[in-house]
Amino acid sequence: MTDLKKIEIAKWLLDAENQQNLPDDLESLEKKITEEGLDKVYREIELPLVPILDSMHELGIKVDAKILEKVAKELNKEIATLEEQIHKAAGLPFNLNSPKQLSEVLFEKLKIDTKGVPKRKTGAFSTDAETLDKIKDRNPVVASILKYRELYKMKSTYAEPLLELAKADKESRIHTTFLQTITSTGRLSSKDPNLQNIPVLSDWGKRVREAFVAEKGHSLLSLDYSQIELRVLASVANDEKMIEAFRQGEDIHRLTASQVFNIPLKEVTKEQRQMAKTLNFGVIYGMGADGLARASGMSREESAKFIAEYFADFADIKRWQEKTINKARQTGYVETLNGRKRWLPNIMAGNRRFAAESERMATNMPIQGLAADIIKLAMIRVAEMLKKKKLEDKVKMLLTIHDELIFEVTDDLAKEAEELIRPEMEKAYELIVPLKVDSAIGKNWSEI
DNA sequence: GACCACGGCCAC
DNA sequence: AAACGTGGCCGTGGTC
Repeated sequence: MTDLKKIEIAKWLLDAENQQNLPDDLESLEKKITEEGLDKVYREIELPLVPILDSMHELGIKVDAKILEKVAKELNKEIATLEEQIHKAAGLPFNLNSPKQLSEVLFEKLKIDTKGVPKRKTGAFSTDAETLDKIKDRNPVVASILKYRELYKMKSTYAEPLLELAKADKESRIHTTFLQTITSTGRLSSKDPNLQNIPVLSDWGKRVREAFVAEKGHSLLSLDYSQIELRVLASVANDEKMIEAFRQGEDIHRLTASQVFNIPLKEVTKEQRQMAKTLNFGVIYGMGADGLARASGMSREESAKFIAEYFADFADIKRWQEKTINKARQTGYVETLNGRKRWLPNIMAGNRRFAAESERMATNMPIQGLAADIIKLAMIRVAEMLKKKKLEDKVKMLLTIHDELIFEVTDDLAKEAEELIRPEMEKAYELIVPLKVDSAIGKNWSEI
């Protein structure tokens, strides 16, 4: 490995946001790494990860260009129809991809009621999906615009660019670059192309996923950590109730619902569980009453009540968040259990918005960051295990997507690989609660 | 041609 | 206005 790479990693670990006061030579940087308690993260996580990410880039993932061609063609046809229909409704042709022009058409030309429609900082009325969804009963053209946006996103961001990349590669494989020194929490990122945001929810998204396939005679194997961030939260906050739930293998969102609604577990409805799920994620992100109201459709007041109820039920989480924010105020940084740090220069800002923003970063980073540490440790363990068992030629790590690893594996070894990799992932880090890994085998990415 | 801010939207 | 954390990519509209 080059010194340059080590220098880049060391600087990132020492101060991802503000690198100007750092030395430039590796020796001084490594001395600082030791002084700052970053040896474990540097030597046991980031450095061993480098060759693994290199080989993932080198190998790439196979794409069936024929599928993408078909998807792109169908998208183009539907997009053309929608565009024509929308221009007719508007009474004039305009650039549908310009939010500025679209806003003028909707709210000036067609005079759609702007009640409850927020303004952007440029002064134009918002045309984002959330807004359009709220006003779609005010004019039938709005639903068509939403559809157009969905399809155009699939075409312009996924189907066509991925097709071009596949065609440019002899073996029709796409080689993303995993970036190791970008994020402020310790996560990896992926670019050119980003393979960590391939669509999954929509029907068109599923068709894009179908184009990512295993090589002939191979299968794709996916293993993902179940609710890793909530497990990390329960563990670092040492919350007895949540810990017990994970130990018992309970449905954590159902438990949360039974707690905040004060009802027995078995009486929790689907809607109550969904609300609790929103609440659980919201807590990880530092969501306030406004955010919960927005996400759940409840009133601000009702949302505030549920958040208060949540923190009364899971008091250790509240205490941990307060402790973490206080630490940030006193030291200027927060850290994961492994010592990975994030500096928060605005934590004491007089401006409440900036300070509050830093407080959310403070309570999120130790959770997101430890989850990132865990999957990185798992990648290293798995790579070592495969090497030891001489399986490197038959089981190949292709992608890492925050809580998920995807492998390409010879068909005869798929089941065996699944059961070899799972325990490596589950043992990668010892939390107070068990780590659980779900898995699937398939011929393309939509099947796993 | 490169870069930028912005609005928008995909993933975990 | 913004409101919920971490990213990357798209097209527009504009500048250099």
